[in-house]
Amino acid sequence: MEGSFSAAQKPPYTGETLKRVPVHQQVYLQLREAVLFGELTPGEAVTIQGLIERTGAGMTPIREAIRRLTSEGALEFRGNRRVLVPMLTVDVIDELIFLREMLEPKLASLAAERATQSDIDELEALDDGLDDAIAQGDVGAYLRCNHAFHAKLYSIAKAPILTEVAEGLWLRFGPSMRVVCGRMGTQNLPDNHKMALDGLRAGDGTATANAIREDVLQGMEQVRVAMENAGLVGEPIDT
Amino acid sequence: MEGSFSAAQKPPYTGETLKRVPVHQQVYLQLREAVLFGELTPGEAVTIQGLIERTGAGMTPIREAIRRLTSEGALEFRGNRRVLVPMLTVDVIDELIFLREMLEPKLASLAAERATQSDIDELEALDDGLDDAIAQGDVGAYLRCNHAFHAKLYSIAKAPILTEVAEGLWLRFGPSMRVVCGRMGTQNLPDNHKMALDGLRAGDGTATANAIREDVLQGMEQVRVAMENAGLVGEPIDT
DNA sequence: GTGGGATTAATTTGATCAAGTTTTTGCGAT
DNA sequence: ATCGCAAAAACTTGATCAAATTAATCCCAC
Repeated sequence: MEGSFSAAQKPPYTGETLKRVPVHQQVYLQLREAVLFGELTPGEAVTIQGLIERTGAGMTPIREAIRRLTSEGALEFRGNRRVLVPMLTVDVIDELIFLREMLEPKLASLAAERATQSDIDELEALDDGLDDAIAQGDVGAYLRCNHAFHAKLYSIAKAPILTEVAEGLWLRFGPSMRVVCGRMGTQNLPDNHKMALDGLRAGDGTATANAIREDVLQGMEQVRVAMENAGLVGEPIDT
Repeated sequence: MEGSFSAAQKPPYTGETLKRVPVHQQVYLQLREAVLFGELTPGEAVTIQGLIERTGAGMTPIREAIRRLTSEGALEFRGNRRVLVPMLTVDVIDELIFLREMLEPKLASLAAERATQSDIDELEALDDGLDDAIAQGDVGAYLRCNHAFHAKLYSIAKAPILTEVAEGLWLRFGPSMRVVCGRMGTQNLPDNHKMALDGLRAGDGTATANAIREDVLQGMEQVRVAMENAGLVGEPIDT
């Protein structure tokens, strides 16, 4: 039990001047990972007490992490002191599609203008990992590699605000993504990254942007139809 | 003498079932207002202790409010446990322009499809307030009315994710906006809302979107040139 | 006598605060 | 200028209080 989280531990002391990571940030990062890769199911309630038991951390850092994730859309504050993992609505999916279709091509285009050879090598390695994950049917690995590929693109683009918004969108469809992939397997999942890599090598911003747009639209559309079939959409908020 | 904030006070008891607003949310709203309308200057440090003294609230609620605003981009977490009001970079301004040019016309278009007569009446009232503020040279009132007008458009559009992102952008250029307006006065400030109102009355989404796009671009461009002249841009983050 | 609904008790959860600990920073002396 | 000491600020924890949900009991009706 409680295998999902590792207890907050402080390194005893290493000779080097080591960055001490505050507990509230450790908890934030753990929770963020859990949401992003579907370790928490949509609709699941997140309680402060539960996190205290799971992480062993105190109350205040937990609160800070929850507030942060709530602001980013990773968690939803449902009226009566109840925080839960959000369930997607069809309307929300449409908004996410609109935003990703705007943001991802722009970031990809910027990345194409700035990418170095080592950047491209790293992206290729990540895409190889994606191929392996698909071949082996490892949904978790697919989700992580896919996110890592796009996140690397963001970091190359050097556009902090666009990146922050784009990362926030991942948090919103992450939990549902896991459910969708779990039902469909990894065979039919999109991987248009090859074409994007071609664009990056050529330094062609437009080509890269188009490839990424295709990748995003294909993936999001699959989420949309899968959710409509499975009836996983949530009811509108009550209060 | 702590004139900026009112102390957190709990209503003693009213016979009615009154919504009890948590302290952490009160602090959040106060701080948000302060950032949004330039009561805090860019580069100014925000300390937990300072807020405890200013608001009279405890430490935990203050921490939660700060984390929340940091996630939304209203505050910036600069390495060494130091939180400050962000200073705009030219690159950041370009990102904000890109995002607002995408979001605001979309939201305006959605609003045009859904607006009722009473919605339009309310918007006209807000725009009248804007005219008064410009005529009287009241910068604070201008900022509040301008934000209120756009926020009302968002609420009509009924697109929660787009709205959340758009509101987050306001928090990022709010503090600098105050500085810019303070230097230029209110005479040269844009007000393309009249044309947007025409589009709303006609139910013409495209016309409304174009008017709002013009309004946004004009306003943001003014911020950009004003900042370049005044040299108010911040140095890139260190850690 | 039994079943159902409503009221009340009890447990659980959230909110706030105050104290203790650690880290950073600023000042002064060498 | 550097090292060290002192003061201040942040981080973390635990305790306390209030609110809400759940469980249990009691009364009334059938």
